[in-house]
Amino acid sequence: MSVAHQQLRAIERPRLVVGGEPVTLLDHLRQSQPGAVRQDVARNSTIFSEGDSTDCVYALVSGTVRLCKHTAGGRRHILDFVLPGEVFGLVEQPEHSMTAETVGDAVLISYSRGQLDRYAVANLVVRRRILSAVSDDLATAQQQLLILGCQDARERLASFLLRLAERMGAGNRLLLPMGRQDIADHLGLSIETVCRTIRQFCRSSLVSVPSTHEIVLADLPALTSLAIEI
Amino acid sequence: MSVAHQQLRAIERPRLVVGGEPVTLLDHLRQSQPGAVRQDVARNSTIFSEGDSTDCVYALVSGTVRLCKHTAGGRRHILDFVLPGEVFGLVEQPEHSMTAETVGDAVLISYSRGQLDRYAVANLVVRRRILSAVSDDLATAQQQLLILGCQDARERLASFLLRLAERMGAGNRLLLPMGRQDIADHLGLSIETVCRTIRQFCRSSLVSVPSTHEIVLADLPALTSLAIEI
DNA sequence: CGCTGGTTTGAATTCTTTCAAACTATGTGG
DNA sequence: CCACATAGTTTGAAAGAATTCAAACCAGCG
Repeated sequence: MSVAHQQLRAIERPRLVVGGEPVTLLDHLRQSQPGAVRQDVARNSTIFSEGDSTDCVYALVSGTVRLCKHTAGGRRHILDFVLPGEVFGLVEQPEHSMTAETVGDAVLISYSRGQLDRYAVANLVVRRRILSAVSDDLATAQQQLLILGCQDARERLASFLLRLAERMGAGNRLLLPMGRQDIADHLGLSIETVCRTIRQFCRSSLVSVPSTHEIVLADLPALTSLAIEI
Repeated sequence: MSVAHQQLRAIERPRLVVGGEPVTLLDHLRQSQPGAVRQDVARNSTIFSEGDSTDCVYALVSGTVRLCKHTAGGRRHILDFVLPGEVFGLVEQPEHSMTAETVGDAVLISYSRGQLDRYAVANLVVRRRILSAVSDDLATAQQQLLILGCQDARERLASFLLRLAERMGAGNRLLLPMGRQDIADHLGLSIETVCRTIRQFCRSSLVSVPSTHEIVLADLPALTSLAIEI
């Protein structure tokens, strides 16, 4: 097992013994494709683009990836961020409908989609995992639709910070890998509005901001009520 | 084959001979569950709610269905509308994360999810169709995220009208089954903004509005450039 | 130390919402 | 078939939220 694989396992299931039965989709990818390629990718690199064929599935070992859609007029929307331990690029269509880019330097493993499919034909559990993964992405997208459709700037930012904190499992202290513009493009706001809203949170003691890429969620109840009291 | 089934088939694949090989997910549902229940549902009725168990899958025969998510504070977002011939309620989670309501009077057929799953175990094509269906929903949601994240009111309305026209396949003359408030809740706008934007389109001769629930897309190129020139 | 890219702040503008009222369609009972 | 009640739509005016434009600021780096 490669170093990257060990890292992945450590991130994803810290309490499980290495070598047990495959449980997650990632487990199955590892087991069925032990020779998968580990890649070091520099910051702001494109992993795949809209229109690329979907012949690879990726697992993120370290760093952060943003999944973007671009418009004819050059506007950008960030559908979601990928965190370490997560799988991305798993799509049923023959072509990607989004672009994946690294936010900072990143390490990832690319698996063959064809091999995954062949493996899945005879494996009910894997098929279920694939369906679950797509289904989870759908649920996430629909939740995000609710946010963009109903929430104002403060509510969106609170929702974003809380979800990120939960996914990173880092308690109240939050390391923001992405810049303000990325947050803006994810929440459908301008970069200035993101800055001003963070500042407003700061002044209301909802958060403190030790440095640009670090946020402490000081008043979780208040943030939560902002996020859910839609 | 029931009358409802015949109607469905007519809507969905108007040019195919009845009785051919099952192709779509709906074909398979019909074939595997010929005794499925046809239901007449009055306007503004709830078909299923957030939290209901996902033991049924539905096919819409006639009418329109809206798929909504509600927030703690009572706000509502319409994720999408379901048109005749389409399947809805197909979710992997054990509980629905949205509410399905009829817009006007509707006719639908409900199929057993459990039977579908049992049928799918031995049928590769059906499994593919299920995965495709979820995957299509994901693509739709992500496209909608782009719209809500990047577009202003005029662009959103143009996108909405064009997509609806395409799905209904009715050329330029468009019958709007839903009210203005529904459109607003789908596009993340207020009802007043929807009205004013339609009026603006009218004055610019992009559309004409013979009656409240009828819109003629008079200038398709202009509408298209609004929708894509994001 | 000075660049460069990214962030923050301010002021003016624009877009959308909110609030209020008028208007229109639809359906019901007389 | 008409009158009325009701739900839904449209319009206007004022308020509010977010964006745009501009400039200042800051941090990391050669």
